[in-house]
Amino acid sequence: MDYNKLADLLYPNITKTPADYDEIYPPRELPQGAKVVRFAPSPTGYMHIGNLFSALIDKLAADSSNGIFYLRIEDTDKKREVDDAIDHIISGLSSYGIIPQEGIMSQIDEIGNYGPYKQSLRCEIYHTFAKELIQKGYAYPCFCSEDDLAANVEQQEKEGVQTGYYGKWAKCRDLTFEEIEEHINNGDSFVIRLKSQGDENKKIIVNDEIKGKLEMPENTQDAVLIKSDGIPPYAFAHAVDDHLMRTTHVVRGDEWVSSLPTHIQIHQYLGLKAPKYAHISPIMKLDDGNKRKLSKRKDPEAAVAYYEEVGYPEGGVLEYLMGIANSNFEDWRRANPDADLRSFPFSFKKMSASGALFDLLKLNDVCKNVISKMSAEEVYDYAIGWAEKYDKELYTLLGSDSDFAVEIFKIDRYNKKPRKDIYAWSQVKDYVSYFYNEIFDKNITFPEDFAKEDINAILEAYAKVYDENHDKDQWFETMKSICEPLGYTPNVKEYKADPDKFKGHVGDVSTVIRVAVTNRTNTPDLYSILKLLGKDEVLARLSVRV
RNA sequence: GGCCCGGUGGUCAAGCGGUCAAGACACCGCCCUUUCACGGCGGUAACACGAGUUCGAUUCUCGUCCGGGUCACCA
Repeated sequence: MDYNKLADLLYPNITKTPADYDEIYPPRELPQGAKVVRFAPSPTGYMHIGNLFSALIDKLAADSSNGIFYLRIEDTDKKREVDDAIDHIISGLSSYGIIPQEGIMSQIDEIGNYGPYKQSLRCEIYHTFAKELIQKGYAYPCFCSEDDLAANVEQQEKEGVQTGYYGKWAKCRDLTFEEIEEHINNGDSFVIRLKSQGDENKKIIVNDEIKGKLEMPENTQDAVLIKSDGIPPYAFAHAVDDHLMRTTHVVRGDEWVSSLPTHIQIHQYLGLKAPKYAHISPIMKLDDGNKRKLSKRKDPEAAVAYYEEVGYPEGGVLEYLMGIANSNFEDWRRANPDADLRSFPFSFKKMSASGALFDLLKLNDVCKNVISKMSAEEVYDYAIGWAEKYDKELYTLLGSDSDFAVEIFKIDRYNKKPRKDIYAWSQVKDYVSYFYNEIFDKNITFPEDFAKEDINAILEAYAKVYDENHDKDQWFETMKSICEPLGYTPNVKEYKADPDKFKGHVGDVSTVIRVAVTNRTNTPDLYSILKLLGKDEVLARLSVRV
């Protein structure tokens, strides 16, 4: 068979060669060791936490090597494509500060010399490379219908052999030129398949940046290179694009390792050197005692959007993800509390080869720390920004008097060790609730270990001595002064020495007051709360009786 | 099922031939403290199992078991 003639029959309009594209997209001039990485999502309108994770890794790899991080859109499956997906991806990334230097910048813009960065715009390029493969006898057209394929599989299952399109099952492999020409003249649709010369008994070896040495059988399947709509599936687009865009490191989920033999083979037939691969483990979740990948369908926390809805600070999510990426990150962070993430010495080698369980509790802890370091103004800005979108009532409340709201956030925030009460903006409403009568629950419940008479007596006594002009020490003394007449002691040590002698100590007295004023036993500094609330409100709340 | 990958406390994980097997989150206790937190100190808790190799295996090899991934004209 004359492969050149076949190639021209299939792609009469392709006149360029791969070599021409090599000239158009020359190797990059980058410093030694610079990594060129890409985040290459498909525009399905859904951003998985794993996507964010992988984009983070990309950025880290590029930044830590003075390399390039670019965004490519893999819109090769028009069935799954969603309209605003690209904007979603870009805004999602940028809210986490993961901003590509090159590639797709918006629905309509892109920057960089290696574009277009949208795969649907690169069909001519793919056809050029496919044509070369045909000329070399490494690819051929296949006219099999879906039914033909299904019949193949059915028969293979019956015989108990490997399913797929390969070897003797690859009917179109041995079509004559005349047969092919007839199909073409009939206008039959076709795909281009790889003519695999692989031997399943031979092994390929890939040194993965994360997983280490990977050994697997050669590919024997005649994978589809160009679909009947003229667009390539992932494997072929990956080989062509990552070569032409001069990607040095392909970072992707480890669900891809099983297709490594095919990818390697395509590079080989194309005469291309494959990039380095870094296959990252998926983020898992514990379900019924079993680990499994976070699922888009079952797990709300799989979606990046979830974290925005709950109001996790982006910085916290990033810090948490960093800890999963490189476990020495936490130590580094302790040593460099204020350093930019980009200065972290990221390493593929330190990434875990197995999947980590997503630990919401740990995320909460990390986010508490992040928020505790923010200024009151920052907390206010973030909280109201979140509220505007997700909680109108809170938005109105916070907005009604911003100075007042900021004062709330100031309480215990500038201590030598700030409090760590909230991990997400959705908790703010509850946190500030007793400062706003509109949402304050006046149905006060006191702890059960207080006798009703004591509660009433404490409140009555305190209302009499309370003076809003007191400074903190005076406020203190006043609180202590009502203890003894009521059978409590102002001295905690004294109480502990002989608990039976007293009903309780000053801490118990203040608990009753705290509960009357805030309806909770756990709050920041009571003195500051009383101050902020103001005399009238404090006295009103002290007037509750049980 | 075939092919890959993995298996250290509840979770994330250091360690990679000799360690009383780090640290973080969670949990418990104590201290500090007007309360609540924060913080400090301490504690409970782990090398899946079985064979090898070795003077010595968590570390190396093999097997078993368990877990995960993948077998599309989807990525």
